[in-house]
Amino acid sequence: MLESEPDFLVIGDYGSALEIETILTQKDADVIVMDIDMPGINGIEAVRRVKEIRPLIDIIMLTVFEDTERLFASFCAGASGYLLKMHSLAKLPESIRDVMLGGAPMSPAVARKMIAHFQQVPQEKYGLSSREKEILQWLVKGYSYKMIAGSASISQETVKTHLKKVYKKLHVNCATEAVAKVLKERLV
Amino acid sequence: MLESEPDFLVIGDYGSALEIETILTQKDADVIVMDIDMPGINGIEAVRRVKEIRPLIDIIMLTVFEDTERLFASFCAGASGYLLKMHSLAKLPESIRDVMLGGAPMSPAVARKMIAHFQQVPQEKYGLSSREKEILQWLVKGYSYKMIAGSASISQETVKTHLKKVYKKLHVNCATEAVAKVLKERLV
DNA sequence: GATAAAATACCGAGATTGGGGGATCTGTTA
DNA sequence: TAACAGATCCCCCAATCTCGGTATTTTATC
Repeated sequence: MLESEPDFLVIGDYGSALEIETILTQKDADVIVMDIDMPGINGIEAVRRVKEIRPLIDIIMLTVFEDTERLFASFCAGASGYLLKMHSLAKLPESIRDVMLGGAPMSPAVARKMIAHFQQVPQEKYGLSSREKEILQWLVKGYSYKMIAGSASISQETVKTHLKKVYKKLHVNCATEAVAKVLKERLV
Repeated sequence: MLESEPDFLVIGDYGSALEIETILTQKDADVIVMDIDMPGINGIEAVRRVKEIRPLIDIIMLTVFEDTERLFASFCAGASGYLLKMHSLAKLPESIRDVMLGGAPMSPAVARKMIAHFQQVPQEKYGLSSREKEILQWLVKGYSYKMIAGSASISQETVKTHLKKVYKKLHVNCATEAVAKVLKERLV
């Protein structure tokens, strides 16, 4: 399909990424279209290796997988696009042109998952009171109990009481663990 | 431009979002195209209000701003697309159809910024040694000095020494602050 | 082989934190 | 009115952390 496009030059086509390092020493490309499910090493690891050697090559994933794990792993590894075989195969030529112009072609469902990642609302599952969340925010900023007491205009003892309850509710037993949980789970 | 599309029905066109709540009680839409720079309240706040009342309406930002702050703020507020006026105005009709099919239309540069957010490599700017980063990872997991000492098979005193240096390098003065910094800046 | 950097370990003092109680006050709600 | 949750404060005390030193051993590098 790509060979029929007048502005493309297809310089290779491989069933696995095992030889990727060797191939890159012999040939050069502007864009690589990468599958994920391949024998030997998977496409995500292959992306990592390509970007290690040739950071300027743009890589578009073309796969059947649409789970968030592989999606995010691909982008973390250095992919610049992510297309689902079933829906976006027909748009591959257009997507290749897009990526060369500095874009990041994505299937509609993929793009939605990307933005959904930002729309995660602060969870309520631990039943923290509003005051407790307030105290917790100061803790996340690195405030000591004393500084929190000052900021909240309450005694240091009250800060302790609040945080004791917070730790119980979050099932943690120290400040660092609480801060880590808050930041990882976007609690505040 | 949109009115000339046979499959669209333009039901309104406003210079500000001040009356957005009132408008939503009188009219219903599938898609809203939203500017950011408006008198009264800005488009990002307007997105929040629309999604509050009508979560199912898809909102596409159409703006001249391409800074990451407003970009991410828009998606966090609930936008489903982000187009830059200069480059993607011509694609607006196509983007509206895209968003109604469950997509998330983005200008090329915008999409790249989205994925760049995932590709941030662990920073090296603080000059932490590899051992120090290792200790720090355990701290982020909520380990106490004693537990870290056990995991790393070194004495608790050495853990203290390492973390003293880490705090100096990160310009923080307690564990919670260090953990917060690590997680926010993706240091490990 | 010299040098520097990193990793290891120790001492000590003072501050902070974490967990166990209990108590008062203020709303809200049944 | 009684019951209850939330916010406030207090005491005690053990454990932990933070910071100031110093010192030895490994490892890397020139």
